[in-house]
Amino acid sequence: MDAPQTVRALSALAHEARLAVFKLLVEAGQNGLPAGVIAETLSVAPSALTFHLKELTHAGLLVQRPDGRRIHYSANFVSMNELIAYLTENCCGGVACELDGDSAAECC
Amino acid sequence: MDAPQTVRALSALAHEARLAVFKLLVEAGQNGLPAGVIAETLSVAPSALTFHLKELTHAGLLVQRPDGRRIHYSANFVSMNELIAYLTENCCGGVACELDGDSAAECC
DNA sequence: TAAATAATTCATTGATCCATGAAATAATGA
DNA sequence: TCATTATTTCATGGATCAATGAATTATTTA
Repeated sequence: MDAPQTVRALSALAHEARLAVFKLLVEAGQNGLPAGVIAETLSVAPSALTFHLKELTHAGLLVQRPDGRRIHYSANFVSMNELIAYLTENCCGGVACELDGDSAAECC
Repeated sequence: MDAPQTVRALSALAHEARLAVFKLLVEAGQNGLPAGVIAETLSVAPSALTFHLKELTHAGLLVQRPDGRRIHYSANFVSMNELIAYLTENCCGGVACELDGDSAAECC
């Protein structure tokens, strides 16, 4: 994952409601949840939720799957792992971890 | 790390220049770098850099240390590790990783 | 077909972000 | 002291973000 894509993913997650949506969908697993259930569970207005789901989807963090008149959203674990990998390399790829034993222990 | 603090950290990193600043300071290690060196290295205007450094510092991702008329900024590795830990738990704490062998292999 | 449901789109509005450049503050060196 | 250097502060303006509610589209059920 390159820096611009990382910024897109970070921007998408940098909102209380969207972080809650992603967390909920991670807990929901591969099947995901329909938008209505997400809206009701998190008490987010439908139109607002659509806005946030689009932000997350455009950042590649969610995938959508039509199911009748419902649309199921689920977390894209690959993208999330790539994001975490980028951050981990930014945190531990330098010389910092070798210089600090305590930090290195919890790092990587 | 709780959700609001996670959102603050994500917001701070969700900007091309700030992500570059953090990456640079991770590479610089424990000593960090003075603001002027960061500004010149990344070609960011001094006043703009101050704005971004403040965002990162307020989010707890940087610490500053006066050195004469210079101010050294360095990455707070503890905060970054806490952020990565939160994201890792959000990605792997659910049932998703157990359901998908390939994803689980690269997850956690 | 008609009504109901699920989700999105759209326009509006207020809030926030962020780049810019001038001015201010603080510390160093001649 | 005076000039220089390093950084911050401030005001301005444009751009983007995000909440709201009404209208729209698409699907299902009676």
